[in-house]
Amino acid sequence: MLRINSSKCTDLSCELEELFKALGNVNRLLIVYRLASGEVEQISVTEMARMMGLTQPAASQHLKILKTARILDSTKHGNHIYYTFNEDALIHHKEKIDFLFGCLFIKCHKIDEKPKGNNRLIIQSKK
Amino acid sequence: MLRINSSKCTDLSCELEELFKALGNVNRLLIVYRLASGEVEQISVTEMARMMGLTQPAASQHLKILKTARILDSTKHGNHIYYTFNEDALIHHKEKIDFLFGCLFIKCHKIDEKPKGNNRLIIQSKK
DNA sequence: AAAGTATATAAGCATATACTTATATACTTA
DNA sequence: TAAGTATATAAGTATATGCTTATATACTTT
Repeated sequence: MLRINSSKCTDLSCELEELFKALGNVNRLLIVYRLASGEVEQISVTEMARMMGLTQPAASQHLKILKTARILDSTKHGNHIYYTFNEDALIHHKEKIDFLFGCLFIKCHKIDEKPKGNNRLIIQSKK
Repeated sequence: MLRINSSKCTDLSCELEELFKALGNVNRLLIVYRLASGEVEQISVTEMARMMGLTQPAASQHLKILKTARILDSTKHGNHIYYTFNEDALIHHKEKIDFLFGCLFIKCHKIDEKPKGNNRLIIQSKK
């Protein structure tokens, strides 16, 4: 089973890698949480930058990574770009994480919980 | 609220950061999954290196990161070190992830699911 | 005791990451 | 139209990451 072009990676391990990489930065975690905790459904780059105490390009960079990982999505209104959650994709992300931990817990015999869905991690060598 | 020394970081965002960083590498994901899928409860560094097609130092490095993140744990038998899952910590890790996604889904109004537990992400500026 | 095996770590190197300042582009307002 | 605002991106820089080869240390076997 060959590795597919990484920009169109279809195997679960690569999807999880991208997701965990995106969330593996405290500023991006805080961005996500603050958006979840705020009074608004969506937020612009400059508002997020100010809220986080980051420069505009830093905020833009982080938001782009979160969008690429399909944690966030964006809509354009005039010269404003608003970021909000990618609701459908987040459900899929959670399912993948649940599946992974399901596998781990079976091994630990701690929780008698079957992996959900029919996803399978594609096992392949990196080389 | 001050940032605590990062090696003794007690706030949730830093714990999640470390966890996601550890899993945000495809080789480490595969290490975890292969350990979960194998016939054995534990595996030595050289076995894992061979299984993954990595050099011994690379495997050791990855296993160390997974141990530090409390995904794996290790026991020493003679000159062998065996790695296996850190069962108790994994449950805690999953709870933290469930909490985070619970916060996100409330915002999305997709799933009427309360965040579990009384963990709260500590909101603070990085600077 | 010498040789063999397992492992963590050091050091080196290429690349990635996360920040900065600068700037081009798109849009809005005066 | 000119000026102002929002944003993504370029380029630069310091640091982190993930690999390599080399090696010291701990243990086992001969």
